[in-house]
Amino acid sequence: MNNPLISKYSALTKLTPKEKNTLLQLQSKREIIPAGTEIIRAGQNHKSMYIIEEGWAAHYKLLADGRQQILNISLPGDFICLDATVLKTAEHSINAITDLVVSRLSPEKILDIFSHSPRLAAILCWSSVHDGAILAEQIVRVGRRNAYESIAHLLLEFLRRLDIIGMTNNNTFHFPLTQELLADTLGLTTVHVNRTIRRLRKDNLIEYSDNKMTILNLKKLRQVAGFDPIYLEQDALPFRNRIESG
Amino acid sequence: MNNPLISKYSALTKLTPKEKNTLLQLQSKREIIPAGTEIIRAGQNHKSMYIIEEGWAAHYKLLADGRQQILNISLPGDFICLDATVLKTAEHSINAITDLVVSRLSPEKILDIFSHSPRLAAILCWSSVHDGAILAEQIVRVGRRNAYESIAHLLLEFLRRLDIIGMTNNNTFHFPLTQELLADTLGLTTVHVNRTIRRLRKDNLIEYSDNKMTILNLKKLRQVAGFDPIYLEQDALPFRNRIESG
DNA sequence: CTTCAGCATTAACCTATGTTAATATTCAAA
DNA sequence: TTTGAATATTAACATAGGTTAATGCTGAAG
Repeated sequence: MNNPLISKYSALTKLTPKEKNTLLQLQSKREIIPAGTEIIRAGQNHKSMYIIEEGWAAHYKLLADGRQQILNISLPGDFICLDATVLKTAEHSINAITDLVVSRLSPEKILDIFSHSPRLAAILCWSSVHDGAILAEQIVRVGRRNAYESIAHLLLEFLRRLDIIGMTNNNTFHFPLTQELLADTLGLTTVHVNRTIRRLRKDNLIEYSDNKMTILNLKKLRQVAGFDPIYLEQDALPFRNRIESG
Repeated sequence: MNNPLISKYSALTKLTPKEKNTLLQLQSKREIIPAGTEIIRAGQNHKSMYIIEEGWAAHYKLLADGRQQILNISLPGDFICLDATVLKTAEHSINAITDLVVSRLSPEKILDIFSHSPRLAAILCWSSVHDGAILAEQIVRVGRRNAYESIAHLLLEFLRRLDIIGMTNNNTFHFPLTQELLADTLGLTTVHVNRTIRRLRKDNLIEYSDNKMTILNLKKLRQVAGFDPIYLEQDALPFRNRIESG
């Protein structure tokens, strides 16, 4: 199966053909969003929810003086704006880092899932909780890791997330973030990101050019990052039977 | 109404007497958890979910070398471990900062709500999304604000959250965090927290001693923090009618 | 083939925050 | 009353990371 959404959730639980079908139907009509598009701006009313089919998108907040902090980066197979289900307005902005292919979801479809497929509903809830786990790890990265550790950690997070959707190859992956976006993700400056990447290169931990990132020494990189992938691992849904029968 | 949970959700939507009753029943049996207790440790299987009735609790992660990062602090009226609904194990640890009074919730009760009261279910989902919004703002605080701004911002967050549950009085509130916990929340050292609090005091922005915190100049403090409370404001649930009738 | 914009790289210098360590203060336990 | 643990305060010094600014590289637009 070559669909990132289905790859992601198949790792979480065995999907029935009917469930797979429902998920595929959510993705039947696709749209292109060009790189640089602001998908939603903080404070605006939510319009749509999306599944990202291709490309990377940044969730971020702006401060009054122009400082920018990226909260999380969405990859193929991720839902975005799922919180439109319970919030009228967006809490933060989202920007297309690359050209995107997305499926737009109407609120009705999501509500349908909630009323007709308790297991898929649980999966949507899991998605939202999982996003929270990624935010939590981002707080640790920014709050308690130094630049070297924190870049290493973020790269390992991307490696794992891309792995789950089949988008890595021998620890190599397409990496469209500029050093400026990396800086805005990790609360650093571009100059310092550059210095630190140079050091990771010199230490033979990564290879990076032309938007191609290779982890050269996974074990060592994990060590320096203090990376424990557990927060990304698919943790079987509890109460599954109960929800199924309910 | 003197119940923090009900205060919180009444600000979000008008609760029917029946809904209030259901929420009150969740809180009928109370337990005490002494300060310092580790309620759940990251990686352990979830045991229970709770509503905090009294006291403060810290969600945190530990690094291998002992560095500690607090992710969020739960106050009265907050659910904790709600993610046990979809995750088998805990993603982070939770510790009782003060003595706590909690109501323990069985998973069954939560599932009951999901099957019998769509509006309360939506409120639970809102809770989880709201927690995410607080985490997001924490990322900005730690990533892109300096110590002075960031302490100011955190204090304003507490002020607002405590306000909603009726636990402030003329911009004064009980503040049980030590400077060490503040440091672990904001990714700083105790020494620097102390320096910075001293400066906030000298600038006549706050008064702080004996676990009593007073915001002396709300307007100025908001300015220096760049505090926009919108992420804490109760944003009416959309699709309410549809969910009600569904 | 130019030109220009966006990005990466580098250097020199600066500062917010960390480190270490000593000294209060408070308050509960003995 | 003394003692000791936890917390707050302070000072002297060190450094990770910020700032400013210049240079080079690359690839798309003309």
